[in-house]
Amino acid sequence: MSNVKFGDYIRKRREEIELPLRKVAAYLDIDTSTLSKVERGERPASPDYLKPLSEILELDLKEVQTTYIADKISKDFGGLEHLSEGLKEAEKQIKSKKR
Amino acid sequence: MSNVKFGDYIRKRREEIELPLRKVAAYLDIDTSTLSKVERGERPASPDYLKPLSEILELDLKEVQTTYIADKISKDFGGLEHLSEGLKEAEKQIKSKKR
DNA sequence: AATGTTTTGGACAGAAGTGTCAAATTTAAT
DNA sequence: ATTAAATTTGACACTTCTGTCCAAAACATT
Repeated sequence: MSNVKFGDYIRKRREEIELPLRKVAAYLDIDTSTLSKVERGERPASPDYLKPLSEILELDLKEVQTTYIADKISKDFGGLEHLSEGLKEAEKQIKSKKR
Repeated sequence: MSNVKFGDYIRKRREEIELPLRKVAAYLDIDTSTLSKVERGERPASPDYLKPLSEILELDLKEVQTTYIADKISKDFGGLEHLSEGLKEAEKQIKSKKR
């Protein structure tokens, strides 16, 4: 079962490669405290963090973004009934926009 | 049939059945001004509006929600590169959660 | 146990979001 | 052309969000 929380995802990886919050936060140009909160899900991650996170944690950017989006959507739209259909529709629109 | 702005969608319908903002707003228990802004996309719709909107505008709730979600997602995540994949992943998670 | 390092907690400030009110504008009807 | 109704605009208050600062707590090392 997936449903990986974004915070858990980056914390796990950060510990894996043994970087302190301090280092990662500095790289993202934010306070240690902020990153700590993001990792524990106390605050949401800003999209601005994604690219630098993927770099310093040596993660695929696409995977980072995917995890971020999935997590945020389930938070933002969790309560809605016809979410699945809404997402499919959104996908369509995005694809058609791309061209 | 895609990329419908939520505001346009409900305004079109409201005019179709010839209800003034005043009536609809009253039914939603919000100010006329607020609804006007929502219709013109100046402000986002609150999820609380969806149900009553579907009722007074005689629209399928599912369609209303779908349009709302699609619009909101393109606003919220418009800039992200791997959005399509993220949405697919989110869908998976939601489906698995449902059971 | 003492020191140093990492992590967390909470108060705070500034920004952004949400809706209201009242006045101004636009549109429709007489 | 007046009047009335509908709609839009902008200022305002209130709340929520976002990140910082710095002190406290937890953890590790010697």
